[in-house]
Amino acid sequence: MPELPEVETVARTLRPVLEGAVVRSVSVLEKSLVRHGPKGLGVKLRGRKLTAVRRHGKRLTFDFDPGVALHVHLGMTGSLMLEEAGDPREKHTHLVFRFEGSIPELRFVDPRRFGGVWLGEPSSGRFSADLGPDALEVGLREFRTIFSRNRQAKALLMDQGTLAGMGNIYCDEALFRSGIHPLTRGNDITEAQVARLHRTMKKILKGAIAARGSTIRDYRASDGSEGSFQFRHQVYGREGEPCRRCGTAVMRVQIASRSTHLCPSCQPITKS
DNA sequence: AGTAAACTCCGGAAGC
DNA sequence: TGCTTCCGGAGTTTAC
Repeated sequence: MPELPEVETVARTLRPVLEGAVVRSVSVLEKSLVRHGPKGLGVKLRGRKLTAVRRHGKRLTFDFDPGVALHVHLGMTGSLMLEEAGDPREKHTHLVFRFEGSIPELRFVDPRRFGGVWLGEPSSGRFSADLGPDALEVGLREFRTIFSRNRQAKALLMDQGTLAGMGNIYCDEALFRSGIHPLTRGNDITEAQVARLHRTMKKILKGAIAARGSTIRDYRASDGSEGSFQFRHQVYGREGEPCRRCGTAVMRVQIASRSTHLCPSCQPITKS
């Protein structure tokens, strides 16, 4: 669920509250969420100052004062909530971070446990080795290289190692608004269309960030607020409803093993 | 009751 | 042969 706009909203919510905070203690209630093993998480972080909250693609990174970073991946149903120490704990609360002073607790809640955290090296360069360029940062030249491959457009946008941050929702929205069928091969898309997709993708992501993301079911920002971009979806979740551009019924099909929404007349398959 | 769901990793088959 | 792409299963809980 949380894709780039939702993770960015979480980062923006946490930043003013947590930057500068010093860790008092960490509780690991569900060990399987700590990917490198739970041993040492508290020891490693206790007494350290959180200096920055960063995001790359769907990944959040907390930098701590001397040379430690904690990466967080929210998976499908993960959330990071700011709550007072006395507040009742939500079910599926797996990690609790406490800070010095009157700063609220940070709680990692994740019913499906697809998310996780792991310790890493502090900020090294613009992006980490296992992720492609961030979808908001990627330049047109780099984007063209990505789309020079003989692979379905849907798969190219969704592969985090190729391009980081796009998930099912924004992928379908970006392809619709660019008039590209998700099955079209990267190397069958014209230069002009690739440029259009690059422009459209960023515009959608920025619009979604401004709307604080899309709340379909579970997603909430760290202060509990919902997003509103779901009201502006053109195809996602609109199977059978008329296309807002031409009136044709929106279709839902499986592409790259993912449920995919498209308008068959606005998004023709092209082949060169 | 069965199935699908917004994610990622991984192994192996298939394609070029 | 070797690289790229494709597919399905696992991990987990909830809701329709």
